Amino acid sequence: MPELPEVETVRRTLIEGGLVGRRIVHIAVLHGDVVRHPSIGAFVAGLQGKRLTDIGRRGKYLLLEVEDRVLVAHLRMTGRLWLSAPDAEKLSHTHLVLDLDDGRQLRFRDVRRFGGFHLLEGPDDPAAPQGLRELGPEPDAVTLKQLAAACARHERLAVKGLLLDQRVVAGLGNIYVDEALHRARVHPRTTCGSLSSKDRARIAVALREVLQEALANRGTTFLDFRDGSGEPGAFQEFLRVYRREGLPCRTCGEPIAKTRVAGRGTHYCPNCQKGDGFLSNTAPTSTKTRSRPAKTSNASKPAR
DNA sequence: ACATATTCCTGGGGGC
DNA sequence: TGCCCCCAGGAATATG
Repeated sequence: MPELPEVETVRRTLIEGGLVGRRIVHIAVLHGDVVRHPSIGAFVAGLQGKRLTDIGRRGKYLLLEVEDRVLVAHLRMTGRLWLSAPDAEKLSHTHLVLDLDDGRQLRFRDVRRFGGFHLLEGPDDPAAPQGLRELGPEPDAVTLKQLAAACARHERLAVKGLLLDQRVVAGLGNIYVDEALHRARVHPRTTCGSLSSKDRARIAVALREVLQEALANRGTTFLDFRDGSGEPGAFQEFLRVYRREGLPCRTCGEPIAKTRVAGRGTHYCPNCQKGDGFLSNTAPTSTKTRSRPAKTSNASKPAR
């Protein structure tokens, strides 16, 4: 799943591949679903003949600047955006192909079709996706004060849920939240209201460290992720908890556990991440049972 | 107002 | 071997 390090790797590799400066000479929309705004006709007309002037990123959004427009791309789960030779085999689920003036193509492929594009008049276009308009600070810019305020607003929310909220911090997804909480030695189910300022500080440091290391390794590839030149990342080799259920913790040797937090598969070390700020539901759900977390009828009284 | 469930979508994998 | 069902999850939307 492309998260911040993956999207940034795509951005850098597209730049390294020489996308900036190229002119779009033809647009083929092969599956209209991925054009989210405006209409397909206006989308094609707005890109036709335009030169790419810069490539930016905010959170998990890729911002392809084309003269008087910004093409906003989100890869979601399985999206790939890469520079391709025109005669390269056309992979299935290729939904958008931009022909460039140097003969190459910028292709978008997305098996699940969750990803898509918004062509905007500018950065303040009200048609921008809600997620982009409400995006919080980048992880390397978020302050401890901001984290503390967010925790105060969501006292009863599991910290994992807070970090996945793009309005709080931009760019984190399931992989890097699990990895950061392990490094910070905080149990993912810990409620935000019970985090100490030291916990929050360790989380802030862990976020920066894990994202930096992931970026240095060009992102994490399990199946789908490829960079702007079609190459996979390498950070999966260095993950400490994500998708390591049952394998020894790289810090203490304890088997990594898997459970469900904030609706997501969640990996953690029961020894390194002993939470105490949450209802004692530490039973790792075996992945083979379809155990919906039995609705815990609350006994806790409203705090306020 | 806040927290959680559902929805979208498809390929892959487990179970039998 | 083959089928069936579950599972993955980002973000919008619906429900509690």
